[in-house]
Amino acid sequence: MPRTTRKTDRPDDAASLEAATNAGALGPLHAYVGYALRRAQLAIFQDFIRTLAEVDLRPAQFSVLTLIDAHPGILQSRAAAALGIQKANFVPLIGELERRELTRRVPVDGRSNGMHMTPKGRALLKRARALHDRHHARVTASLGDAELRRLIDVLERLAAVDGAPAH
Amino acid sequence: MPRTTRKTDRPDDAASLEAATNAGALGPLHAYVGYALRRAQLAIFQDFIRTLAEVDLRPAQFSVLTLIDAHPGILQSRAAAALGIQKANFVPLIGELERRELTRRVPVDGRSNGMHMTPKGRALLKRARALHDRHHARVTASLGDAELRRLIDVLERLAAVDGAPAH
DNA sequence: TATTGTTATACTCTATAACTATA
DNA sequence: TATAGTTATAGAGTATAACAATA
Repeated sequence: MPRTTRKTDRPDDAASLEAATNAGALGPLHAYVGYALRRAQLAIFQDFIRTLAEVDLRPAQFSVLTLIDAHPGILQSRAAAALGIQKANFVPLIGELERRELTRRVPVDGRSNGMHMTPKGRALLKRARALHDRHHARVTASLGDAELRRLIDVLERLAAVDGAPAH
Repeated sequence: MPRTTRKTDRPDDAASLEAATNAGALGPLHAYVGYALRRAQLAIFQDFIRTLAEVDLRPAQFSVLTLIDAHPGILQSRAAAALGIQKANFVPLIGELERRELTRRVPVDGRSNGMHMTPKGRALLKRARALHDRHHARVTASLGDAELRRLIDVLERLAAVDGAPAH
C-alpha cells in the first residue's frame, strides 16, 4: 500500500519541480531524475551483482569480457576508454581476468596490447550471459517492449549531457 | 496489461536482446538496461557534482538537507533508512553538516536524535536548490514533460525489483 | 614529443561487526 | 531484549601524478 497522502488535494499543476513535492516520504527528491536514476541503478546492480556471483564476476569484469568478445584484439587503452574506465584502474582489472585465464594480452607493437578471450573465458562468458539474460528479463518484467526501447533511448540521451566521458 | 507477451513465455527476451546487438562500439552492452542506467546516472551525477561544488555540497549532503527540510525533526535512523544509507555511514555525513552549522541534532529521548535545519542550513539549501533546478533543467532539456514523467515512473518501477533497499 | 601501459597513492562510498546507552 | 547512535575497519570504485618503454 503506497502511502495515502490525502491532506492537500489541490490539483497543483505548477510547472516547477516543486509541484511534484511533498508526495512521498522523500520530499522533493521524488521528482528529481538524478535521484530516481541512482535508486534504480543501485537496485538493478544489486540484483545483477547477486546474479553474477554464481560465476564469480563483478559487473565491470562482465562488461570487459563482453567488450573483448565483441571486439577481439581490441587495445587495452581503447577498451578502457570505451568503458569509461581510467587506464590506471584498468590494469588490475584485466590482471585478475588474465590470472584466471579468461583473457590474454598479446603485444601488437612494443607498447600496445591487444586483448583476446581464451576458450575458458568464452565458456565463462557464455554462462554469464545466460545468467545476465535472465536477470535482464526479471528486472524489465514490468516494462513492455516499446517502453524498454524508449527507456534505453532516453537514457542514452541523458548520458550525452556535457561532462560525460566520451565513448 | 503491462507485459506484452505476444507469443509464449519462452526465453524470447534473450533473442530480442541479441537482435539489438553488434550495433555500436560497445557490442551487446548497448542493449543492456543496467549498463545504460549506469552511464546515464554517472553522466548526470558528474554534472550535478560540478553544479553543487559552488555551495560545497556533495549529492548525499544535498539529499540529507532536502530530506530534513521536508521532514523537520526526523530521526537520524529514519532519515538514513529513507535515503538508503547505512546508519554507520550516516554519522560522519551529518557530523560534517553539523560542524558547518547547517543542521542540528536535538535529542528526543535518551537514545534518539531529531534532525533540524539551522537558518544557515536553510539559506544554503535555498541556493543549492536553485543550482539544482538549473542542473535539472539542463539535463532534461532533451525530454518533453510527458517523457520526463514517464521516465520517473519507469525508474521507480525498476527500483522496485527485489533486492532493492526498502524506503 | 606523444602515447601505452604501469605503479603508487588517496579519497569517496559502501558494508559489517561490535560496542554504549538507553527503551 | 531490542533499538539508536557510534566507532573502527575493510573493501570496492575512482581520480591523479609520475614513470619507463616505445612510437
